[in-house]
Amino acid sequence: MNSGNPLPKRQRFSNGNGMDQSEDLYQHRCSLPIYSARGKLMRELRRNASSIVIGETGSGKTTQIPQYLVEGNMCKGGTIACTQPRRVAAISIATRVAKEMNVNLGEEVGYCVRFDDTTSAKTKIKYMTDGMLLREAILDPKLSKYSFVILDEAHERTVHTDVLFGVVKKAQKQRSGNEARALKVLVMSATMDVDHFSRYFNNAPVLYLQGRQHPIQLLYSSDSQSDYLFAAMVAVFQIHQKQPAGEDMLVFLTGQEEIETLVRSIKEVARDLPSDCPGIVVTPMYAALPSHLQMKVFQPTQPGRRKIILSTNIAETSVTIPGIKHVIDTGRVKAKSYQPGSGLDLLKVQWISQAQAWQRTGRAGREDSGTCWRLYTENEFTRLPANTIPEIQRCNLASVVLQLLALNIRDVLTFDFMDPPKKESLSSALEQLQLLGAVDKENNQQLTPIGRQMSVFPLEPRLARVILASKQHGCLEEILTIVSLLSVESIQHSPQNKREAALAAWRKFLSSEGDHVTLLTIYRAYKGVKGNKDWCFENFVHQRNMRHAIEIRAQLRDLCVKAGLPFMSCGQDTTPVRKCLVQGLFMNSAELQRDGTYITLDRKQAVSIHPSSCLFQCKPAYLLYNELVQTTKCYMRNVCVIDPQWLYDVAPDYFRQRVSRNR
DNA sequence: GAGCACTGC
Repeated sequence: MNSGNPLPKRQRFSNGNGMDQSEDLYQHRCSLPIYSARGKLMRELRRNASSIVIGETGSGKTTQIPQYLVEGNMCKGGTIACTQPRRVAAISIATRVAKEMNVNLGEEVGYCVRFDDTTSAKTKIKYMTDGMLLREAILDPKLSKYSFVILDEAHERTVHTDVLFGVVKKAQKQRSGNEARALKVLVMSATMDVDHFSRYFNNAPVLYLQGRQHPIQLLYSSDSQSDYLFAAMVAVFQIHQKQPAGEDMLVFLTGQEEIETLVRSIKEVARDLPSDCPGIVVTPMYAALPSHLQMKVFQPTQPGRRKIILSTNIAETSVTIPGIKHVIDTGRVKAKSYQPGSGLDLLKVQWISQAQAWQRTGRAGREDSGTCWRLYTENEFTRLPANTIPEIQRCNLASVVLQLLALNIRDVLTFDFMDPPKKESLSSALEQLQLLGAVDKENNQQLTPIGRQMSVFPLEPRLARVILASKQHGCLEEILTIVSLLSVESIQHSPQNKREAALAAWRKFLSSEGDHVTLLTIYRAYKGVKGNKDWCFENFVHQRNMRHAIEIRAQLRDLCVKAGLPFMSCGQDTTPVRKCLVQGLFMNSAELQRDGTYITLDRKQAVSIHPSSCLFQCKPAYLLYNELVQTTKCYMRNVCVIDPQWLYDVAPDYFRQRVSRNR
């Protein structure tokens, strides 16, 4: 089968303990499914400017292809970039490949993710997040240091990967005149919808790689289920009573609350099971779960017991749990949808796509054969959409458009997207950028000096604008803190059963000026005790998220130094801080009505203060909010008290007709 | 008057 030359062996054999790891690693590399296709693969990659590789899980494509390219001397002095949607993937794959190549991480092989860059001048293979390569492209749109760009996990269609498709295609075209400087592109995906990828990349050839997946028995529900939670519960116990102990189960559900409820119910029912039934260990799994509790899903179960994992879609791609024998798929997912018309974010439970269903099914056959129980009928399955709608078609595009303009891609409305978002989405993004002063009023395709400065920050444009505003208000220190805290998940931790205690503990931090100032107060208190762990526990402050925010703050601080922004503090007077917020968020303002309700100033939408806000029971006349979320009502999240005059000051034209005069 | 899928720069 393999018509290529054998893999070159590495020469260093001893690791100092007298153990020889490299021979084992060499054997492992030769045993991967991709090894037999190596010769053909290399010929195709040599011949074509762009190629598509479809590889099933376990084919070894991500670890091996970059090594083959180096061994085949195909990078011509340039670097190979291999992008991943997730940080952990980039880090762990780079670590693995460095071992296989018997080099130190950061030498020939390295990774580059936010806050952590291990690459050096020697690096030939660089694993990185897709967002990181996109950032690099803003500084160098031709991606000149790379001879090869591999876009891995392309089927996930993250916003970053989707923008990179177009960026890489353009760079390739610009560099095509010069053979020595040519850019090769490889798109790697697990999807079967390959024609779409191929057509986009000028009919690039498609190469198929076999994987190592075990057979999975597929079972559908015979009747449509009206209550998928109840159906999941029934399925769990049916399987539990019929299948041998030790065969672990993975149940896909939609959210934290649902998972915690079912964990309790399963435990209750399990108490009344006959004594000859195997014991049950129920484990929840979702992103917001503290990491030490997440680790529980990886602990092996005692003999004679069965582990049942109840998970969100985090177990679809981000977390791989070993030893799963049975997958129970409710066919539902909680997903955010964005309506460009109303600017509203909607988080709702919806049906999954067929591609997602297959991804879930695959989780049952990683190590051995398995079973997938679909809690919906075969007919229902065939009616599901084949693929998940790419994220770029269902998110706010303000950041994307700002990035494209920073890449000197002028006409964003005709940018070569693989699946273009709605014109309406793109133009409402441009409109927002215009309101922020990031693009020229007459010529929307021209970035202003402010817009150029904004594009440097890894933030949504509104928050980048808030940072720049601090220059004239002299409060960069406070603004950096607030923006960083707004960029992470809540630093306030409220466990279900201790909500009262948490509220009592936070009382001392509360500000009558709103959530932003409250966040600032908590941060200052945290710094005051130097991040003391016990203090965090007593005050219900989420330490992991706080540390993350501090990391972000440091990065933003560096960028501010480079941008020449003056570092100043406004001390105890928070007026300058709130004026900065108005500069970036003035289009998110609401006015109190005579009847005690709020309406937004831009679309006259009825809104309420979110229950998590420190102003929940207050009625300030004018408010600024960070975002609107639609649940049982339309809620403003993270609100700040403002003076309406400030709105006029920053955007007189915008507000002239908007604030009602009959208050 | 009550709530939070998942990534990433």
